[in-house]
Amino acid sequence: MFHGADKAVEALLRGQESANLLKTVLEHQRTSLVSIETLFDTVLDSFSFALSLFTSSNTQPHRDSSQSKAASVTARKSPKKNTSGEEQYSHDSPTPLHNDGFTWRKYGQKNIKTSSHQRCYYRCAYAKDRNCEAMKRVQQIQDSPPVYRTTYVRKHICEANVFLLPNDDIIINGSNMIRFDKFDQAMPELVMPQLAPVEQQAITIEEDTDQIMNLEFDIDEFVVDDDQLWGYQFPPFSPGNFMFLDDMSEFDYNHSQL
DNA sequence: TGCATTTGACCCCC
DNA sequence: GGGGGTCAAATGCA
Repeated sequence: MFHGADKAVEALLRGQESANLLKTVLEHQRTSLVSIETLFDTVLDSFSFALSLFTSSNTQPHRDSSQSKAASVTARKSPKKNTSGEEQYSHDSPTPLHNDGFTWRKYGQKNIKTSSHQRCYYRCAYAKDRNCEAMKRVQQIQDSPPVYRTTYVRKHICEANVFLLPNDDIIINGSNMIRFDKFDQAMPELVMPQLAPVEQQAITIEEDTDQIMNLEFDIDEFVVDDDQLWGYQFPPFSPGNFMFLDDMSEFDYNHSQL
């Protein structure tokens, strides 16, 4: 098992969860505030992310290939404001990652010399309100099949401002960030109606896959906004604090030498 | 009318 | 000077 396999499994489990929900919605011909398209995207994103874990150097989460080659390249990728090697995390998927659990505001779009596709620039919608510096760039990097590269820059602190819980080891502007696994515990069941800790899910699925596949629940329990749901249930690369850059760097650098 | 997006101009680094 | 990133006024939309 390569390092990061547990992350891939978690992503796949979440994809399976979304697929099950999608199945229920379709079977019962019922409407939900969680749109079918959203569920579809989540399934695709889950699989894409899991695949990226398996395919990118076997041991590393997907990073910009040029970034992993040399430190000097990393510095060049952050030409402004931060020349101290600000880290980024890229994720390729067949569809743009719209439902990554955060609310973004587009602030720019540019033609890129080396690409026929435009690059879109987004920053956290709460950039001003909550002083959140998180940004992302989205660019189509391949035509057929279409591949979209989403590059996340800096960390979200907006969610931490909202959901900061007593005894949580969240350090704003520090290495630690929101831990979505703690969100699972903190969120009311209305928001997390059927989401068990990933470890439990894995055990349950191993023991009784049929039971999981035949799970039935009332779709009305999902009376939450898309943003709410996806923010809690499927943040980008949400297992634990996986998406956050300090942890990613640890993940990347420590194990690329193994 | 307020908010989000678009887009041209400007800034900064290489 | 070129290219990528950001700013901010203009525009669109609900």
